This record gives sequence, structure tokens and C-alpha cells, in this order.
Amino acid sequence: MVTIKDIAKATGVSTSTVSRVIADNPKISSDTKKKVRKAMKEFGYHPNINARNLVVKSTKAIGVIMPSSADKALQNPFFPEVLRGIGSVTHKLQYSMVLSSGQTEDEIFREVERMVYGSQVDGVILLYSRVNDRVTHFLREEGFPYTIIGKPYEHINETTHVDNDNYNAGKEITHLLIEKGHEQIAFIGGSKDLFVTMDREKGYEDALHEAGLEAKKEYKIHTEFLKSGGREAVESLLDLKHRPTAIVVSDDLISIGVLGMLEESGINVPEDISLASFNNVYLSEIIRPALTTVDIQIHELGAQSAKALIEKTIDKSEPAKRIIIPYKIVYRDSVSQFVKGAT
Amino acid sequence: MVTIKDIAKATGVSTSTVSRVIADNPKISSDTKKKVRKAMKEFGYHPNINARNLVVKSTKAIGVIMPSSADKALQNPFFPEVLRGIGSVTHKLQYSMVLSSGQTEDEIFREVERMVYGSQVDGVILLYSRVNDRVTHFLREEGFPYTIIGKPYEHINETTHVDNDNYNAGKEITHLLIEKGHEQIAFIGGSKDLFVTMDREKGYEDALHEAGLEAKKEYKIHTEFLKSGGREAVESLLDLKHRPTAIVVSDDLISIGVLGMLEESGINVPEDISLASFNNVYLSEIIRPALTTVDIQIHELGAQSAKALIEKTIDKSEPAKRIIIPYKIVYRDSVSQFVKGAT
DNA sequence: CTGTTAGCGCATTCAG
DNA sequence: CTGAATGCGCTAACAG
Repeated sequence: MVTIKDIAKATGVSTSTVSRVIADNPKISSDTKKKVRKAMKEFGYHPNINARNLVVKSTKAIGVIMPSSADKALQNPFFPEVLRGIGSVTHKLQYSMVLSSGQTEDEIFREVERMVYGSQVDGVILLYSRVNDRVTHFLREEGFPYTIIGKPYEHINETTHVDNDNYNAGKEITHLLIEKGHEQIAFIGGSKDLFVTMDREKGYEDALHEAGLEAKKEYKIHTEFLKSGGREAVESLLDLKHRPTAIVVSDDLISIGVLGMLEESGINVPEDISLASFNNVYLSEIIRPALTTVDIQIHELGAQSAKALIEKTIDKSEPAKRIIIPYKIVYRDSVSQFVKGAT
Repeated sequence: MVTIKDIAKATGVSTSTVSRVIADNPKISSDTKKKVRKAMKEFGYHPNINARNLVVKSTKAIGVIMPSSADKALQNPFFPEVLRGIGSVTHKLQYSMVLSSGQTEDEIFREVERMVYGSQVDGVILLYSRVNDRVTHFLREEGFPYTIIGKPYEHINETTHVDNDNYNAGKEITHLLIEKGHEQIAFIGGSKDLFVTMDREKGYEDALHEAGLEAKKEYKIHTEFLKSGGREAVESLLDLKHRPTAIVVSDDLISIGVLGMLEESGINVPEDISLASFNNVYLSEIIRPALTTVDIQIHELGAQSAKALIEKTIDKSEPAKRIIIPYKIVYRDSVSQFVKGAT
């Protein structure tokens, strides 16, 4: 390995001078800069990141914490996409991203501990927001920089997070259904202790109320990506005396599962039942019928969270921020006008 | 930050002793070990990873290089799943994974350079295998440990990689179709300079030949995840005088796109056309009809590549290995018996 | 079984 | 504008 010593010796300057040209210190004459740079190139010099980190006490790296993956949640194309978003800014700023790899909550906790205590990263991004999360508590107590994608469970005004206005998105998408003449509108959501689900559901309910429609209890179900219990829940929904004519689904991936179940039952979308969901992952455009869904700009969610985090790691006095990424409804083919007696 | 010095002072031993109990050196009396550990706990001591890396010249971290993402390829659930696989072993071995974030080939190259020259990682895993890849060349010339998921373009016997037997998988899945009575079997693949595609396609062709069937040129098309040109290609396939009765598709995600197109054209799967593909991502189980596909064990692909890489970083003399992960066909609902005159 | 010494590669005072 | 000296936090001989 070629070090700054080598190139110092080769150019006849001191190591500090070399160090200064690396930092592009303005007090170094352009002559010596040129000379030193030439040598660096010739010798194939590259700074040792660890040595540098050790002395400057900063790593130019951020940790990205995925949710515990007992479930199949990670198969959701949401994740590669946020990663891309995060990556787009880390890359621009020459930061690295280190990914968590733990599966259980406990494993993840230890990992974060390692990242923080070992000063492996300057800050972390949480790709989830769970009720009463140990990791969040830890980060907060340590005063370690972090941002959350989604809505924090507590201390919401003191923790910077980037989120969508899921409540209004939920409201708006149900409103769309109502406008289309639907009155029997169901809601299928993911895990109900996720804020996304809760917010979107609340929006759905309020839209209904505002339209003078009833939000029947039996119209709201929650399912973990159609595993085991999930299918039955959906089936019972379809078996209802008053079967809904439209469904708001909290996630495109769930929509795809629901779509399959409807097809099996000989129910056509959107003729018999309309479907509207959230996220606008690539798949929702590919599948038939193409999904009417709200585009939450996943990429931007990631990018902004990284940007905010890095700003915070650089200037600790940076105040906590809430960043709301605008959504927009993408109209495709899974929603249609309600026509009486179609079913 | 509490350092090894602090706890040395507190316990009245030397820093080297503390260092030794961290390493659980057997030559330290259990008495002092106990004493030191107690102090570490009290003071909340955690080793500084950078300092340690600097002296031991190893990082216990591996780089994971994603393909350049001009296309939407990263939306493929394949990636989260390999990441999980890789993560499962890095985590067990207490390694970290740092993810590439470059979008273009050039950006990625610089990143890898940084990882290698900056000794940020001990080795890297390439999640792609492109013809004439700059990164691969670089790694090879530097003699830096790396493994490839997929089939290396060159020096195949000198670079450890983990792959499926895609040729035979392709053969077997087409054979399945043939057994079901199909004789007009088409092939839809992804980018044709990917080895996966090539291997699977070759298997498809050979299966046809062995069965005395013709592999018509117009039956083979390539499409980049159904973007722009892709749809037309598939359409032309369906417009053929002798429309195929079965299709081998090289990737589940493409299958989903094809499925949508067929549905639009009023063609039923599997009644009119059978569909068989590869990967067995979670979606293929959820979608209707559920996909008959070959399970390539993505998770294992990732895990084994990480395992092999780490072994190599630990013992540089470890020989290059080729690790073939077994595949198995998962029979679901997208393939059916061919019945004459069904179309 | 444990302490002393040295040094990993770099950035940063402080002089000059 | 540049060099000498010091130390970041830790491990690794080498002694004892």
C-alpha cells in the first residue's frame, strides 16, 4: 500500500504538505500541488479511509436500517427503490451506505449499536417506523443523528423524518372512488401497527364520512401480504351480503394479491370491483389491469431522507425537520364508474 | 468517547491487557477478564472499528455491487432477496455490507476503486456479470478478492462464482412443456448479453432439438422488461401465423408483463398459452395464474457468494471455486396440457 | 499471565 | 507557504 509518506519522500516534501494537497488547502503553492499530484498519480496513491476516519472522527458513511424481515415485506419493490433514492444522494456527496443485515429486531439492534458505538457511520436512516421501537429509543438517547422514512411513533417534532401526507392521500383516493359513484367501499391494509396503514385508513374513513357514507367495520381488513390468514380475510369480504364495489388497498403489492383472488372468484376488475392502491411501484404499471394508485415518489423519499441526514451529521445544530413528499394519483385501469346492478 | 485507555486506567491494567480481553485471549486470567469486562460495561465501552481496522488491515466489511441501473432492473425482487441472502451470512460472521450506489458504469467503477484503494472493504460481490466489464478487470488486476453471482465472462476457472445450472434448468423447463404436449414453444428473454439469458435460452433450444422440434427464429425474442420495444416484440409473437402454445420466459417479472399482455389480447393462461419462467420470486406465487417457474434459490445464491468471498478474504490462498446452487421446478398453474385446436 | 514499546495512515496544531 | 511534532484508538511483537 502506498501511503502519503511514500509520496512525500518521492516529492521531497513533508507528509503534512501532502495531506494538505489532498484537502486542496489553498495555502499550498500550485507548484507543489502539481508536483505532489503528479506523484500521487504515478504511484497510484489513494487515501486510506480508515486512517482518515480515525483522525477526523467522521466516516462519510451512513447506515440504512431495514425492517426486521420475519415477513416477506422485503420483497416489496419499495425497498430497492428507496435504496436507489438514498444512493443517489450518498453517491453525489461521496458517502457510502452500509446496510443492516439483521433479521430479528434484536439482531438489528445490535447492529445499530455496532454502527454507532464503533463509529462506523455518521448517521442512520430508518426504513420503517414501528410502535415503541428499541432502535429508535437507542438512537435518540445517544443523540446520534438519524432520520426516519415514515412517521415517527413519538417525539415527532424532534425527529426529522420524511413522509407522505398519507392521510390526505387516503382521503383523496377514496374520494376518487366516491366520485365514480361507489358507495360500498372497503379497505384492505397491511399490518395495522404501521403508521402508513393507519394514516391511509384514517383518510379513507374520513372521506367516507364526509360523503355521508358509512365506514362499516366489516369492510376494513388487515393482512400481512396475503399470508395464511390474509386470504380468508379477503374472502370473507367478498362473501358479505353487501359486497363492496370498490376497495382501497394500502399497498400495490397487496393489490396484486387481491387481484389474483378476485380473478379466482370470477370477479372482474374494474367491472365488478374497482381497486385503488398506493405506492406506484413498477409492477403496478405492468400488471393487468394496470393499477390506479397514488404515486408516493419512493425515490424522492429516499433521497430527501439521505439529504436531511447528511446535513444533520455535518451540522449537529440543524433542527429537526418534517419533510413531506407530495403524492399524486396515477390514473390507470383498475377503477371504473360504478354502474348499478353490475354485480 | 470511552476508549481502551479509560478502562485500562479504571481497572489498573495496561491497554494491551484490555485489548486482549476484547479478543478473548486465553492467556488472560479469568479474574482480570472479569474485572475488565465489568469496567467496560460500566463505562459503556465499545471498540472503535476504524482504529481496529487501521491496525489489523482488515475491515470485516464487504462491498456489494449492484448493476448499473439505467433500466428498471433493480425493481426486480431478485435484488432484495440476494441482499437478504448475503446479509444472512455477513451478519452471522459479524461483517458489514456496504452497498454501491452509482448509477452509471463509470460511477460504479469509481466507487469500487474507492472501496478497494481506500481499504473500505475486504472483498466485493458482483451482483451482475456483464460482457467485458471494467470493474471485473480492475478487481482481477488488483488481485482483490471478489465473487460473482452468475457466470463470469472470462477467466471462469479462476474466478469464484456462484450460479445456477441455467442451461439445464432451461432444458428441463422446456422439456416439461414438451411433455405436456406442446410443440410450438417460444422463448422470451431479457437482455441478450446477460449470461443468464443466454444459458437459459441455450437450454431451451437444446431441449427442442432433442425432442426433434424446431427452434424457430421468430419464436425467440428479447425484451428489457417490457419497456418500449418490448411490447411490440411480444405482440408480433402473438400475431404469428403459427402462434406458440407455450412460452418459456427467462424471468418471473417479464412473465408478469407477458401475462398482462396476453390478458389484454383475450388469451388465457394456461388454457390458450402455457407460461413457464424462472426465479420464483414471491410475486409468482401471488399472481394469478400462479406461475410455474424454476426456483433458483436466490437467497442461497447470495448466502453462498458471501460465504465464499469471506473465506477468500481470510485465506487468500483459497482456490477459485464454482458453486452451483441446485434449482427445482415449482409446479403451479401457468402450464397446462396442450389440447389440439384449443386456440 | 501482563506491561512496554512501537506503529497503522493520516490530519492538525504550532512554529517558522 | 511549509515542516516537525503529536495523537486519533487500537493491536502486536517483545520482554518479563
